[in-house]
Amino acid sequence: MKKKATILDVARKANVSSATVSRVVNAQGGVKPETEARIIKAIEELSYVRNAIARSMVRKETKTIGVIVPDITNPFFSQVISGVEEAAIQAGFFPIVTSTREDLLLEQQILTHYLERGIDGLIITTAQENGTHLNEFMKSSIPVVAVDRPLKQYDVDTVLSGNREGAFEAVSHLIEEGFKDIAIIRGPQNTTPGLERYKGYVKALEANGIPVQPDFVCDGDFMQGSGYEQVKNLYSQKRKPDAVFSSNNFMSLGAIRAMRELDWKIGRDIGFAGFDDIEVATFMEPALTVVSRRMKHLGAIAFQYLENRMEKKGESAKREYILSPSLVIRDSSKRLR
Amino acid sequence: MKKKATILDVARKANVSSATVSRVVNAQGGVKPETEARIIKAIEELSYVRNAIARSMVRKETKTIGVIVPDITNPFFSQVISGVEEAAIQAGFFPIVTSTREDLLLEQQILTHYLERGIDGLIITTAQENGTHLNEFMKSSIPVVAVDRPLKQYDVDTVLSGNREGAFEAVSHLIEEGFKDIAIIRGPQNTTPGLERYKGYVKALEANGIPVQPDFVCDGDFMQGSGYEQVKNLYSQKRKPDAVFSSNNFMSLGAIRAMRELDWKIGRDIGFAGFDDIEVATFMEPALTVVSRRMKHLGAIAFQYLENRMEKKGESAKREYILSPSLVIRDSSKRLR
DNA sequence: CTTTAAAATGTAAACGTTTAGATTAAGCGC
DNA sequence: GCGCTTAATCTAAACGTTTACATTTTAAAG
Repeated sequence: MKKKATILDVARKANVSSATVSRVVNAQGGVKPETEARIIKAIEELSYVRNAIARSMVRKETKTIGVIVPDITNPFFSQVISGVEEAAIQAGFFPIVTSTREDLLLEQQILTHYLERGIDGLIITTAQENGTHLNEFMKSSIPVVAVDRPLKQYDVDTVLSGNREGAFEAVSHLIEEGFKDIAIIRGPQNTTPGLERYKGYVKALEANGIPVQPDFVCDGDFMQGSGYEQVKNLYSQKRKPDAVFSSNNFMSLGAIRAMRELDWKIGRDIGFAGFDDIEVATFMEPALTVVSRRMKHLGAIAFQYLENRMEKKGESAKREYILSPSLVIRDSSKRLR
Repeated sequence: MKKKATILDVARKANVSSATVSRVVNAQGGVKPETEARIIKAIEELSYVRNAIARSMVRKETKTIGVIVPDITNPFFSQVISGVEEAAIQAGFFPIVTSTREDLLLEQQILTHYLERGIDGLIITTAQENGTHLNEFMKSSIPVVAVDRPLKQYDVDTVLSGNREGAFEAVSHLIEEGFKDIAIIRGPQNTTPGLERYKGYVKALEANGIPVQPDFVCDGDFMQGSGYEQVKNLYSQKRKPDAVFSSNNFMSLGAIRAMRELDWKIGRDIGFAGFDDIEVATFMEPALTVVSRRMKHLGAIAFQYLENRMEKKGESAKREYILSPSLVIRDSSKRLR
């Protein structure tokens, strides 16, 4: 393949200067129709395509935004990404998404890459909320919005969901249904979702005069394995809970798996509710009661905030958006017969 | 924030020329240790970070690869992506992933964007195998590898899974189990996976002397809705199948949903097997028998092929890799009692 | 046919690197 | 101290755009 045609090649062929070509390529107007026609013809004949790299170089903007999530494989994040993507492309920005697999080092690498490569904005769900690994990036003054996990120490916008509120609703619902000994599988307590959901749990119990049983508070890491283990744990205790609330979708899966193995039957022996919906939930028997979030919407909002920040560069509003989740009641939380 | 420091700022501060700084930044050696120390100090003080855009401009390579999938939300693709990502980053390349939502127009837009922006290679599962929308991109001579859906008309490497083979195995298994009237929910017949899996189905029937019943061949579009509808269809026929083979994970989900609604019970009234595993499958009761593929591996291989092509630019080997799937037998295909 | 304003086009300097090729410095044997 | 070789460093030209600013062309007005 012959080398790519440049704007100069086009200019020569159309007998004009590069400036004029640039003007038509960018649809800036102010060029005589017949000249324009000539240029367009030349562009087609040479199958010229403008070099965005050179363009970015002088423009000092890339029309590109970075998106960092911990796990692209988690339906929650892939939905959020999908929402961001749609909004961004719509607005003429191109999202570059990468997944950190919850690896801090990798996150840092990616950040550095973004810094070198140049992005106009960043949407991030960090692997660690309180790390210092973001410091370097933050120096760049590139607009950032944090999704799902806030970055309190920095001046960034934040898009969250009502974690506490959602958990509160779910647990309250369990209580209403008549469950009393409700265990929770928590997420990491150094993450906002983990902590806040736990708080919601506590609040719901307290509001109903039920003391928090330390034995019923189990720690997980948002991964399937921990949900599994903790249920096995709970089952081995002398006093077993009569319901379980799991703090995220993956742990719910693990929990259910364990219950199956133990023949600890939902609907007969135990009630269940979890945070975050997941396809599976509707296919289980019984179907799972979950706190559900409009994930694509979350992504769209995140982009909207980012765009806003990118437009008015200097100003730092530090906005926060909290999307209320909704409780989807299915069979797993029905009172035991 | 003050503007970014450039290599020249560093050079001035360290009292050397930009060339020398470049050498240390790129670790090319040939610079006196004490000079290097001075430069590194300057870099840190100015918190200089090299501008990849300018770099790409002169180097004419971006160390970036494009990845296009139809649906990032489909676990199959997010796993493949994950595999590509890991391999790419490992090799010093940065993947830029975008999802087309099976939209041809969007795919074209993305391609154009890639062309402008410059990528060193492309991994693609196209939304339409026989479109002409790839022509423009192909002119660029950027290496391409097709995943899951081949691009026969072009000179590209291909990474596939044994579609026919997998379907053949699954259907044969159903037959062995004693099912006779096996229906298939096909994928689009203008896509390789859709067509090939159907062929596998036919082959398995024929190998066992079972005629293909036109009434048992249903057309779907790989989306949940079509699986759902086709099962309802099948159920309404005078002569119902005693087993269903679904051509992909999403349609399986829809199919199962319909069966539930109809109280057409797997294990009692009907047998089931599907192509592609999905988390859900193991959580269903009964658990689903599926053709499973090592998706991350598929992604890793794809990158490997791409890297190979990127290295030796000119040569066009046109290689093809076919990953054999494996049949995971669970309860849904058990002989009816 | 001038004059003058507006429209169209051209010129050339940036943008921040990399990299041949040129130049200078350093080290060594005598 | 003089060549000579090798190491270290520098110079300056790319790379392909965009864009102020300058220049030319065109059209309208007189």
